[in-house]
Amino acid sequence: MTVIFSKKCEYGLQAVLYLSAIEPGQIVSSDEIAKKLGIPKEFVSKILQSLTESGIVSSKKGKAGGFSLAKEPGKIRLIDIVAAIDGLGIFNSCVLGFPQCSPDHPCPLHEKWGKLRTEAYEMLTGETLDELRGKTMKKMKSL
Amino acid sequence: MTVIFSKKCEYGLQAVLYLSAIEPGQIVSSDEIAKKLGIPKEFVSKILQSLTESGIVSSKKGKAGGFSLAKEPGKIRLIDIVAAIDGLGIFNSCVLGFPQCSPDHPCPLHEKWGKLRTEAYEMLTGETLDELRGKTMKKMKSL
DNA sequence: ACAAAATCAGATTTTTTTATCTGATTAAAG
DNA sequence: CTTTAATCAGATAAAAAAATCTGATTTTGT
Repeated sequence: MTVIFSKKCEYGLQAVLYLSAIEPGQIVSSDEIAKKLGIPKEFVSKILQSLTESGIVSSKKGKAGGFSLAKEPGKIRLIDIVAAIDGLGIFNSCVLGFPQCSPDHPCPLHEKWGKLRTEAYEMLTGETLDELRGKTMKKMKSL
Repeated sequence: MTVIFSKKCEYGLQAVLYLSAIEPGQIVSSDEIAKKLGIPKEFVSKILQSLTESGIVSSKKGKAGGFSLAKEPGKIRLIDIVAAIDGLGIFNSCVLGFPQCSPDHPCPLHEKWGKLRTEAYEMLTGETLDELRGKTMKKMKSL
């Protein structure tokens, strides 16, 4: 079995989506996020720590502390989160795993896959948390 | 980091592509394949064994034995190889990892991602080894 | 018949990913 | 000032994926 994003990245995306759904100025604990999303608390915590370093979320220590977005949802693109956690390797490496694959030395799937990859990249670049927020809130409720 | 296909699957695709490039009726050893593709011999061997069970390649034991395609290249689709090794989970599961994601309970990316996923699936379903063979030979030479 | 070269089968090792644990630090609240 | 509840940091454990090893079996060729 394979997957597009690592668990870390999936959880990161879920958590940030969750953060985008709360009221601006509010703060939520990793414990709440973990419970609502049904994922390991310490793991969420770790991931959000790394996203803090990346400047995507901000954290407040101590009692009543927690996490929130570091900037306006309209300025955070999905690709930023993916880049911070999984990196952009998936958009640069050969889908068949040929290390030599390149534009002037293409693997048999290079053209066709490249097209899809570009579409995926553009989608993740185009989508900001702001655009997903409405959908997110509606759905989070039922988690 | 993440990846579309597992290493197993990448190697499997590479190996089968290699098999599609040899003369019909010919046989190549896992050793040759491993050397040409620069991947672990025993691993290739294992993968080709499983593809033998799946009916995609056929094997001949003993001295001068080796592997070859089990059917005409025009009848083997890339999706068959992926399905045999990695399974089709990647085409059925939520890209954000929400376990509840479904058509009537979609995650925020459901629509847009679904479109891409369908395109990818159709590409892998449409491409047969026969169609890739020309490109493959040209490229294999330089490995 | 025998030796060589290959697949086959299954166990084992190594590496990476995922998850958990422990303790330190920080800050709010009584 | 003390307690409490949170992040933070780093070590550790568990699970999964990738790679390797060992030996058995099969078949060709001498």
